[in-house]
Amino acid sequence: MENIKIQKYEDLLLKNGLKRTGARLQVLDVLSNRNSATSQPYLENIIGKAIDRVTLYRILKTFEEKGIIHRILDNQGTANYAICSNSCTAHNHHDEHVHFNCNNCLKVYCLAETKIPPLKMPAGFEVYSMNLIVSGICKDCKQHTN
Amino acid sequence: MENIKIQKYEDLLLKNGLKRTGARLQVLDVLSNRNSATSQPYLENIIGKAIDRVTLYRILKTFEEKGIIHRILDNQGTANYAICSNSCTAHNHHDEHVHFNCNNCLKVYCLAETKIPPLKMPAGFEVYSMNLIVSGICKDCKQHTN
DNA sequence: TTCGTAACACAACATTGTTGCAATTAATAA
DNA sequence: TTATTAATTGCAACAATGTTGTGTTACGAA
Repeated sequence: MENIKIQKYEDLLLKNGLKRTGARLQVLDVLSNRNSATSQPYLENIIGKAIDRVTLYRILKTFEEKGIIHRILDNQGTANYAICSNSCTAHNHHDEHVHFNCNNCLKVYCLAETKIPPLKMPAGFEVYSMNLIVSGICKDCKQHTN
Repeated sequence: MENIKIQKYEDLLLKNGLKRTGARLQVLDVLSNRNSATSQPYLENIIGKAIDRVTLYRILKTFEEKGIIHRILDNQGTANYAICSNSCTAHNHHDEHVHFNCNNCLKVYCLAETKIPPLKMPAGFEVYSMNLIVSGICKDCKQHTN
């Protein structure tokens, strides 16, 4: 891990009142260096040898509560995690962008620029948040299968 | 179960090349008589005494593959099942309506009339299907808490 | 009635989530 | 720097759900 990155992670932890620990830095580093959301199995596979499974579970839970990351359930119900944009806070997640779940590689992409269009709901339902997952074939897989 | 309903269920099974069995009729009956999608735990709780858990699992799996029901994962990742509209078939699910997950009673509603609005996707992503889950407070819960 | 296949029950195991508790570690005050 | 305290971690244990294999049962066709 480069020092400049570590500094960034430390700031993030500090800002949220969390102690700087090796485990947390590792998780942040893995999540930061990927171009798609990271699945729980993948995380456990990579980090699980160094960090206990329960610790990983609690780190992810804490991060999500603090608004550091957000969780996306893919079409199989597998948890995927991605770093939140800067504007996210514990009480005001700005993660209502669209997610894309590739049927081939199973990756989950955050389409940060693609917002969920406004929706006309039936009367009586009070909307708090929305969660749109688009399924199909991602950029990478389309190219590789051509 | 009323005879007229049983007849309907039998037709549905027959149409999909499935044998008429007590277990399947029971599942169809439970799913048909509810105004929201039915969660796996609920199903298991109600039917699980009469039908083995694995049998229930396989029935649901078969039904989903045949397009008789569709599965909705709620915000906790719990599987919920609902009867498909008539226009569904195994290879052409017409279930791209919106689902509503109540934060209070945790029920999942199929908002059959609320369609997902068209979306502008980034280049390179090929869309097969979309899945929109809206969270909030449902009709019933709003009334009961007032 | 017999035969073949589909459906079922039961056993067993995998994965993920979850809690409690004791041991350890990081932040900070002295 | 050291001591203190609260947060963090590891381990054990368990729950829920998904999943597969296998032997048995039941149903429909010949």
